[in-house]
Amino acid sequence: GSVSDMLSRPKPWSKLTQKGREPFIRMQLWLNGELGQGVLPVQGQQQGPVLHSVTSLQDPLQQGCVSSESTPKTSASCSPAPESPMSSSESVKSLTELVQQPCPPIETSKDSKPPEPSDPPASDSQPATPLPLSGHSALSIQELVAMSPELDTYGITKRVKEVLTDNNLGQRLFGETILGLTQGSVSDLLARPKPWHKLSLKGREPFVRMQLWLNDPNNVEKLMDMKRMEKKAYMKRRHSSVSDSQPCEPPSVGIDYSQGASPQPQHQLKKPRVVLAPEEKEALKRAYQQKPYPSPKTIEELATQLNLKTSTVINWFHNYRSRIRRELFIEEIQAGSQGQAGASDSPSARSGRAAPSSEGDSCDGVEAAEGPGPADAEESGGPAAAAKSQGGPAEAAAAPEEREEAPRPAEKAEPPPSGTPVPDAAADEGRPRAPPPPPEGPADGPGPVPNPAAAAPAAGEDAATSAAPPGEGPCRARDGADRSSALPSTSAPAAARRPSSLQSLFGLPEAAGARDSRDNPLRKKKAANLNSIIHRLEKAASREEPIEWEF
DNA sequence: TTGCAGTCAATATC
DNA sequence: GATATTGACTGCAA
Repeated sequence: GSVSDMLSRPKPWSKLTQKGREPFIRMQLWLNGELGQGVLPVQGQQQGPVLHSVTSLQDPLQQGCVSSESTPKTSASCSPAPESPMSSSESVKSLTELVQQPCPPIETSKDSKPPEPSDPPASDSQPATPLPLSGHSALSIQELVAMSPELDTYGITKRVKEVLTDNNLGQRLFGETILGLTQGSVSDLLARPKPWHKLSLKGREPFVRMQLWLNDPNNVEKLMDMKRMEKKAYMKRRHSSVSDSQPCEPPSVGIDYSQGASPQPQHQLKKPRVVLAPEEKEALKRAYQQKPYPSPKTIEELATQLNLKTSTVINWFHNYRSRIRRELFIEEIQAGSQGQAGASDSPSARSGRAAPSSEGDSCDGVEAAEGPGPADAEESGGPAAAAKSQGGPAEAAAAPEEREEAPRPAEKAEPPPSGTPVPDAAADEGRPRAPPPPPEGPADGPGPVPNPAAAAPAAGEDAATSAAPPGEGPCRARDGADRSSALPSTSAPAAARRPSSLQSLFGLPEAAGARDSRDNPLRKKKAANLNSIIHRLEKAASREEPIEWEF
């Protein structure tokens, strides 16, 4: 019964849960002949069989290609892996191809919308599933992601950007074709990559895809082809639509609203996008400075005063926090890669966002103390802002509150921009509960960092390690980082951790590269910062461990 | 519940 | 037209 139902009314991939996808993955594998042998235990240990079949894909990859270069072109020259069912290069290729495959479908689907009657309504809900991932490819990629060694996200994006610009390829095309992401996401990803160790499995996927793409010798060509095809299709459409009465839009919509709804429901359904006025943003930023994690009450007040929906305020805080976090990472990277020029805060980076200041609060506190606190002061944001702020409506609202909540473990957070005497000293207390861990991110810094794994020798239970991140409290991570800093580069250990093959597969060279930034002053400052925080935390936990921090 | 990661998609900007 | 920004949404984890 289930099968019948599934076959006749499949749900779109994007709407399936992990579990719900399983049958499709199985089907896909079966279609590929990869599940040919063996009987699958019905339900039971759901993953058993699948994992098996999947692992079969891993092997080849593990052997990885022996490309010496990370350079797209060269890397492609993987040596065929002998015994595996599929040579590594093949697997890689097939993977990249798989990833790219989807495009055509997308194209066609776009063009030939009408002619999809065959599709049952269900699948229709996601017209032209742009998701380039078929069960199979997705699975493979996921596997790859899971096995992937630490990648230098910054380096990868940098190269991708180069290749794209050099070849005049757009983000949209690249995103939709190679990554299965929209232009905006691609732009964001390329401009502000997060460090590998801070990415979830899902978040790593695009980077793995990018790496694979870079490794594909025909990457550019393929994209170019796609571009051409797209253009052709576009022209075709154009022609036809011009000559014909109307475009093909209406049809699909019509069907949905067939049930007596008014003619133009489609548009009505869309909520207009909220655009915050500069003053509103300012106010929110000021509020953020005082309390990155405002209480519901504060949010309410802010919303009221700014005449916004509370959800908008909430969203704003969420977005702001996470974006700032990334911003910091970039700065780090840049500062590190550039001549560490002392506390050179990459002005550029900081430029527009208030972020860091508060953001970094937690950490910057110390940092500021020692150095160019300016970082915080920076733009409007910093204390400065706070200072001047005085007037903002938000201000008013937030301030008081702070005090109330103050009773938190003011401890760690302490961040108040330390040195920088901030007017809202009091407020600071109210600060972040868990100090926005974000800022610290830096500790781990750029690039592939020393992740705990590093510390853990070869044993490299990578898997474990990789999984670690989540658990790794901020401290944890830091911890690792720091230590590693004491030790030499993590790269070495890292390498050891994983089958070298894999590393080459992903073009590790650079991955290792970015690490040196470790010595940069800025990093040290942050480290020191973290150190103190950690120390306090440890104390708090009455777990006095004589850890020797070397900063 | 709350916070976050990852995205989408509408807009803004270049 | 391409790219950047950003409010909102989804899913997950603690």
